[in-house]
Amino acid sequence: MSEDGNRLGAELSLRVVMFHEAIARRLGVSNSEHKMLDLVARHADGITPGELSAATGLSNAAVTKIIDKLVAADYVRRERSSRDRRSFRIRTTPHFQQTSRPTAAGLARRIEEMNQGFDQEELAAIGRWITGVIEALKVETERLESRGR
Amino acid sequence: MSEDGNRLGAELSLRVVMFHEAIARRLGVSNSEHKMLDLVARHADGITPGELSAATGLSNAAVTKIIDKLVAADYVRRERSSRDRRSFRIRTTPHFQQTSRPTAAGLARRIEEMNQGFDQEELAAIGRWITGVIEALKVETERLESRGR
DNA sequence: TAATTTGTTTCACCTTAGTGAAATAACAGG
DNA sequence: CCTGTTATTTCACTAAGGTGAAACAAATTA
Repeated sequence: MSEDGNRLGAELSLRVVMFHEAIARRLGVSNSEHKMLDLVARHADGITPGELSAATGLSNAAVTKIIDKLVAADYVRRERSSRDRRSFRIRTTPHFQQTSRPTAAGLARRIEEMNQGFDQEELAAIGRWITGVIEALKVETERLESRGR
Repeated sequence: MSEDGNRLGAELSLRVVMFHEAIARRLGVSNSEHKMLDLVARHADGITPGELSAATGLSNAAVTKIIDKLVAADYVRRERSSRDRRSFRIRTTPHFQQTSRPTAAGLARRIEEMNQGFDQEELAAIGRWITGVIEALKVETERLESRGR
């Protein structure tokens, strides 16, 4: 799956991006708001605005505004950090969890079903593969962002 | 890989989106321009502005402007369609192919390498799985866009 | 060949996303 | 406690991304 794999990967990438956007529209947030939301959601222990701007490359001001909108939508809340009272920990609200789950549920169910067609070894391989791809994406994104080619 | 698979999927999705954005920045185009570029790139035989607005949900005016920018960057060109001379076929330029390949090459190579760790059956399963996921994404995106839940 | 429709672009405009700089408030070190 | 620093927000502003309506030009139909 070499050259062919490349095409598959590109297609997957585009489809993921478009799905991501569709979810955003459904949640009533913009793409950057959704990305931010995703980032927050993946930190169960909360994440600070500063970390968010570092992670996204956006200015602090931009992050503040996005958080404001997410707070207004009741997807996220600010909790003053106990150790540093200048700072906040941003975390998702129950409302977000309840709202976001069903929107992605259709896809989850569909993939679930599809997975029935694979045996245990295959599923294990697929799991390993995805983990590897995530790592690769992380490293390569980093590389593209920072130093030249 | 059920609940766990969900988390993996979310992580994969976010990483893909962020990688996509990193590539866009590298190519010097905006996210929507990049999405459009991707869409064009996947149609070797070219695609019309009308089809592009249908595919993205953007207005014709928006598509025209994005194409203008992509043309200015020499990533894409308009070829008058032979059968309908009002219309164009948009296709990527050699310059795009030369520019875009190396930016994604790092990831491709890395995944290539990773694939060495899988045998033929596993790779085949992974390929089938990806194809299935793409289909699922397509259907679910469609569903989210159009009719309610 | 006139009338209508279709594909795309141009125009004038609005909204949203993002910025840098100043303001606020809490921290860390002497 | 001052002093300087750090985390975040507020403010005033610019630029991007988008829209609908009008304008064109080629295609289709009658």
